[in-house]
Amino acid sequence: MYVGIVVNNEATQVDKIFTYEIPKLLEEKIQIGCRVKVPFGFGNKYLDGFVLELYDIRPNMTNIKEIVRICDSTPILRVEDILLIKKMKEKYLCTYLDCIKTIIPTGLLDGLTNKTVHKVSVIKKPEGRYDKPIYNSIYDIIVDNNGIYTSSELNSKFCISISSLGTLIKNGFLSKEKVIINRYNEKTYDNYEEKKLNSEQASALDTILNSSVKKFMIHGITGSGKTEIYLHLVSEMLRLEKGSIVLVPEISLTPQMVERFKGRFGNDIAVFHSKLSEGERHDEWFRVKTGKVKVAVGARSAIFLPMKNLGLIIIDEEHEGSYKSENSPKYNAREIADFKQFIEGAIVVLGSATPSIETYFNTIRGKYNLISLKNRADGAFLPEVEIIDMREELAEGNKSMFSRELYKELVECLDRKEQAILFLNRRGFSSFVSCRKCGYVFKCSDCDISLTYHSFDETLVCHYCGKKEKVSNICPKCKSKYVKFFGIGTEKIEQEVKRIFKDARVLRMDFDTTRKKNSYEEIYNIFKENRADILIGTQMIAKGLDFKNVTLVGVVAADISLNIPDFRAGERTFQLLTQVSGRAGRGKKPGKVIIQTYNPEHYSLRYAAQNNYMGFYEEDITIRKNLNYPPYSNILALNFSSKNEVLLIKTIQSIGVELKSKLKDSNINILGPCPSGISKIKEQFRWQIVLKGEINIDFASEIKIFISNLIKSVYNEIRVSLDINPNSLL
DNA sequence: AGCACGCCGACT
DNA sequence: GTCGGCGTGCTC
Repeated sequence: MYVGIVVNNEATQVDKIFTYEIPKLLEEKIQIGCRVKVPFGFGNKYLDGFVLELYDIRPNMTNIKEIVRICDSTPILRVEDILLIKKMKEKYLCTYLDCIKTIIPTGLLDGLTNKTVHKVSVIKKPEGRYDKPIYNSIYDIIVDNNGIYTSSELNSKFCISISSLGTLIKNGFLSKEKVIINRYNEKTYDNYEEKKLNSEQASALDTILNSSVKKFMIHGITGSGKTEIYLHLVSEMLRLEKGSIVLVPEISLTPQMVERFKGRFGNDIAVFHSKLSEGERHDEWFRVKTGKVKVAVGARSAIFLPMKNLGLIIIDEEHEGSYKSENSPKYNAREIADFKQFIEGAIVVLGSATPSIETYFNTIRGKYNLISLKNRADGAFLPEVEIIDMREELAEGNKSMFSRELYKELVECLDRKEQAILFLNRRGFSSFVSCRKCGYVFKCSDCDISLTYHSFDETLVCHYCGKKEKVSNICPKCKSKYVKFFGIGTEKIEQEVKRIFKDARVLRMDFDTTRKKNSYEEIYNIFKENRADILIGTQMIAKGLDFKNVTLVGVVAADISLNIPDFRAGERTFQLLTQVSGRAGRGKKPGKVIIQTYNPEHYSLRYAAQNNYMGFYEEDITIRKNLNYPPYSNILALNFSSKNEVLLIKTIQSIGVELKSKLKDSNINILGPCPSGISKIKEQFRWQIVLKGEINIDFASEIKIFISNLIKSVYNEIRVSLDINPNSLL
């Protein structure tokens, strides 16, 4: 017998299936998906290999080596996983090994296994010469704590001598048994009562469970009770003895979500996210793999959990950027869900209040079955949203970061002893230039993308096409001199709030204050228990959080996300504003949302204020069509990085020329070469070339080969990575 | 990625 | 005549 295996070696040159022979002795045991040890290369160094294929007849080749041994008692990859790996390799232009390492806990390859301890339990009462008070008293203690403690625990808890224990074990009165320790969190939660579904929710549930199609998009306004539908779907799957995978964005994998699922289904669900240790990750994976749990809740990577008899995949907040991986394989969990639906036949349910433009486009074209939820589940009203024109505030002499209206509402909110959220929709860097008087923003005429300010040479640069302009001090539209670049942070708001509202208890939640493992939960609990009045934060407070006493939400500067140099800036802003608005008035009290901006006419703000998704979609999709952005085209980003800036620029310029001549007769647009939005990360300079047009897998793969041939001579100095339809081009 | 092979200049 | 520089090519 022969097998096709992939070896655990990162080099792209050995990213292929190698044929090995199975020794007669192992023929019975070998299975597809097994991890094996094989001799590899000239030195016959032993490497891990993964069996992806089995062959009965000897392939036509010489020099076939034999595998040495099989590593695990059961295969670590299932047949379904291998189909998925092959599909991913093709789609994401990555190596087999990248895929394998993404779908199994990598600790497994470093020899990580279940953690075990030896616990002491009773066999029989001491007799003969061991029937003595000292042994009998030890025996009695063990009877009361049968199989609970290890020898050393018994020693420290009950002062039992280790040597006496040893004697009893040696003579067959007690035994030591190997017990697997669970490294996952076993904290128990209060029961989360099943809620009765309203008619809209009930009909959604019925449609999903009883139609012949298998893919659904639930478009439900914030507070329409999507989570309760998810919980009911999972219950139904449990009744049918099928498994469920529930994905939530990393950022909203809040204690609250876990609380609801564990509160409803108990500890028999796996929780999977990026902050788990290798050990915890392994144990949760193992519980799924062995069928001990039938429900998994987790962030992006949980999509790969090897659930037995998978019946349901839920992707909540489907539009979230965190479903796309930034590392190779650069997959999107939505696409993996599609593959899994094809391979394992599960129902796929996407849910969002603000579906991504791509998904809604696909829904309209019939790829997903649309389910709309138009009412808030608890009958609460959507908050009143008001857009404040900061240009007017300036004209009337208010130069502070708070408009008079927001100030007034904050005062009243504090008086009523209710809570407020101040939201800053900042995403990483953004340094656009705008006019404070009329709201004009400097944009690229070709790409409709905000130009980025570069202070060292005082220029404005387009990150898509590389076009440069000298910065002007006078606004081209209103000729005023209030041209400034925009910069504001959460700390600055915090200072300002503390200065103005001296008695208010202020909390800040952003990347800096949530770095420690449980800090998120701490801040969340302080605010939930009403021990703070104002919560200031970035997008991490925009979603999922359910605080009944919040009646005011202030968006301090909507312009920040509106002017990120990305064609999705409008979409992101609409999503963020809709979500953050949903934080207000979730209890019985009515809520109010105030959005401050220098650009009140912008369609993203207008439609967000009206809570009009369809209006927004129509306008945004028209822009996409006119400028040929996805979903009307695909984008292939070629990212180059190197420590050697001179070499990088020289190389990428010549690659640009080669690509232009190669693609001159096609209808593919070439943008760049130009420096990436973040032009230097960890000593590495970054440049990119962006291709836009009808790009399919074959074309992307052809480009990949073309580029790797061009950089062959400098391959150890310049790294290239390809990303199809990246989240952003920063 | 490693590792071996191979072809060229410097050295005991 | 041989030691070692690294450019090239292969790994079942």
